[in-house]
Amino acid sequence: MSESISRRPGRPLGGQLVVDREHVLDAAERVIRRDGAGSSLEAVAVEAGVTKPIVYDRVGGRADLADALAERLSDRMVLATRTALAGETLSQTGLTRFIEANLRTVADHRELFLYVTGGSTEQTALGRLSLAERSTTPLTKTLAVWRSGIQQDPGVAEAWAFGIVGMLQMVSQWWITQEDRSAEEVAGQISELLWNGLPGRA
Amino acid sequence: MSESISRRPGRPLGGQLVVDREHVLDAAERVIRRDGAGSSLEAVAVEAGVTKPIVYDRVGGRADLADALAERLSDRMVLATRTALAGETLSQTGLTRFIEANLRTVADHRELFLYVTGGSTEQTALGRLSLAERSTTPLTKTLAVWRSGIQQDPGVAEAWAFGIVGMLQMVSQWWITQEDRSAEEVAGQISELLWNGLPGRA
DNA sequence: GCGAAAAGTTACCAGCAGTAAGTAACGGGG
DNA sequence: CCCCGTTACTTACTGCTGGTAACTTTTCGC
Repeated sequence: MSESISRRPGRPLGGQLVVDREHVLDAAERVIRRDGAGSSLEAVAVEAGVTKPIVYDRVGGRADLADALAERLSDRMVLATRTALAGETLSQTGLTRFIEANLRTVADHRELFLYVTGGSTEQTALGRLSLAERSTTPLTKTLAVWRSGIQQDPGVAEAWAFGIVGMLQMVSQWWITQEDRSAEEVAGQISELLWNGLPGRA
Repeated sequence: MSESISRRPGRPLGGQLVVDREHVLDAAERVIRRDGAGSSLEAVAVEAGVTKPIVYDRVGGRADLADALAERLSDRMVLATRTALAGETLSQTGLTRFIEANLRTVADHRELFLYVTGGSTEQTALGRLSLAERSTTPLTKTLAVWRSGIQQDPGVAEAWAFGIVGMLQMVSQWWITQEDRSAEEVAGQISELLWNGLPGRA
C-alpha cells in the first residue's frame, strides 16, 4: 500500500514529515509478515513509501530495527500474558496459562519472532539478547519479590529469568515447526517442569 | 598459516586433493576464533589456503558450514559433560556439574558458539535448531528412560529436552557477557531451578 | 526577499553468498 | 607414446544488501 510511486527529490511540500518512526515500524512488520525473516531494509523502505536513508534517520540500522521490533513484540507478549493471568496468584495453573499465552503470541507473529530472535550476525551477543533482556528485566523483578515473599534467596532471580526466557524461546521455536502439538499440551509440559522440577513432586 | 600465497589455475601436481573437508572446518574454526562470529566464507577460504568454490565443494554453503560446526561443538559438549559426570547417578549435584561443564565449554568456544547459534538469517527456523537438535536428541532419550525408571510419564521428554537446551543456551549467552559471575555460581542456581522447581522444595 | 536549515532523493561504495567459465595436470585407451 | 576426457583447481563474475555521501528542493526566521 505505498501511496506514491515516486517522489521528487528535495523537501516535500506541506512542511511535515512524510512518515514518522511508527509508520516505518508498521511497514517493517508488514514486510516481515509477508516476505519472512530475511526481509531487507530496502523492502521496508519501499513498503513505507520512502527511501532507505529515511529508514536510517527514523529508526537506525538493521540492529536498531530489530531492537525496536523486539520492544514491540515484547510489549505484546507482556500484554497477552497479563490479560491471561488477570490478577491470578502465582500457581502452577497460572504458570501454564502464562506459557500458553506466550506460545500463542509467538504463533501470531511467527516471522516477526524469527526476525527478532534471528539476530544480525554482527555484534549479535548484544543483539540476540535484545528481546530476552526486555522480557527478563520485569521477570527478574517479579521473581525476586516473589522469592522474598516465600522466604527464599532472591539472589537467583536474574539467572532464573534468563533461563526461563531461554526455555520459552527455544520451546516456541521448536513448537512453531511442529503444528501437530497443541499449545495447551506443550504449555502444560513446560509448566510441569518449571514448577515441580526434573524429578517431580513426591 | 596458509602455505602458498597463490596457486596457478588448473589441477595441482601430485594427483591429490589440496585440502579435505576437515582441513576446511579447522580453518573455519580458526577464523571464527580470530575474527568473531561475523566471519565470511571468503576469509575461511583464505585461511584454508584455497578459494571459495573449494569451500563450497567440501562443506557447502554458509548454512551447511554452520551445521557442520554445530556438530563439532555439540560433540565437544557431549564429551565434556560425559567426562564431568563419569557414570555418576542422576542427582542435583550431578546436574550442577553437567551445567557447569556446559558453561565452560561455551566459554572455551565463545565465538564459535555465537557463530553457530547466530544462524544464517535465511531458513533460520531449521538453521537455528541445528545445534539444539543435536543436543536434544540424546537428551530426549535420556530423559525418557529416566522418567520411565521413576514411574513418571515419559511423554514430556521431547518438550523438556528443548526447554532445557534453550535454557542452557540463553544462560550461556548471558553469562559470557558477564564475567563477574563464576560458572559454579550460575550452574548452581540453574540446577536449583531445574531440580527443585520454581517454588522450591518444602 | 534571502540565505541557512530541514527533509527528502539519487547515486554510489564495500562486502558477501553463490556460480559460471576457464585452465592445467592426471590417466586410461588406441 | 600420444591424445582426449575427467578431475581439481582458479579467476572472474552476478546479484543483493547494509550503509553513506552528495545533491535537490522546500520552508522559515530575520
